Amino acid sequence: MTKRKLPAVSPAETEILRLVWQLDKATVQEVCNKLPAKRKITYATVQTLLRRLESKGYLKHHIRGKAHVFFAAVKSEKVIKRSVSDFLDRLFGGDPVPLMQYLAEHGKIDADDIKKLKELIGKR
Amino acid sequence: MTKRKLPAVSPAETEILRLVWQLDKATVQEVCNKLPAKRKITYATVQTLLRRLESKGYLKHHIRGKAHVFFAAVKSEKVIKRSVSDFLDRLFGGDPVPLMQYLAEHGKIDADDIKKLKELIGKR
DNA sequence: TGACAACTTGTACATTTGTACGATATTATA
DNA sequence: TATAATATCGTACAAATGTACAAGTTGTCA
Repeated sequence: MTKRKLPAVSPAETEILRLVWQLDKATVQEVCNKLPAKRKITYATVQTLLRRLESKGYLKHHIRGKAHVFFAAVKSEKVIKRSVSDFLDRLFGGDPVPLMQYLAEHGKIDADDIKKLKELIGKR
Repeated sequence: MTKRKLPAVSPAETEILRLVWQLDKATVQEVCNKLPAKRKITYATVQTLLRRLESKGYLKHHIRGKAHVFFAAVKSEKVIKRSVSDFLDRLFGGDPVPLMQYLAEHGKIDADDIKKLKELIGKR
């Protein structure tokens, strides 16, 4: 009965976790390759982060050749939900509207996106 | 020439900083009072957080009686911008749409909010 | 004016976080 | 089958974070 008490995912870990989700499953190497060029971080560091994510329960791995292939052990939706929720609480006291406004006002979102959102809301 | 390189605001600090913004200016006591009941944290801790926020350059204070009255030293917009931006990068690779969708899908946002956003976008 | 209550200051300290090296093991290769 | 590559594992370590106590200071009220 999903009675987890998952430890928090740190910022750096979140960054890496997202890449694993994106790749669906990946080795340390693959994650390193997906890192934005700007992000200067060594293989060893990525490895540590992946290991920690696994020990925290967010990832699992199986072996391919001599390498570990990591993959999600918890649905990303779950992690996202917690992260967004925490973030919202801290910075906006839980009110999502200011965040939406911020996104809208900073050209991060365009009319098209709004249309899509409208649909999302619309159907329910 | 706003050339400063402000140290990052930690999660706990963010929580406190937001309250100061909300109160416009406040003493340790006042911030403590604004804390949600659930949040069990001592006066001393809030004080430390405020002190750190000041040493990091986010707050300043003047004195009223024997107490320090803290107030923003950096516009909240600036802090918010950085926070949202970092958060977006880590969890969504910088793409705001999934975040908006998440908010929409979780009933955090209703049709009315969308309408307001539409306006915001509308006026360019 | 003296005691009390409200504050600040100095300090502490266990964890977590970010980053990474060196040694060991294993696969592929010449 | 040596050897070169490539991985993992164990470990390290400074800095940041979250949380808080104790001692000293100062405004206030009886």
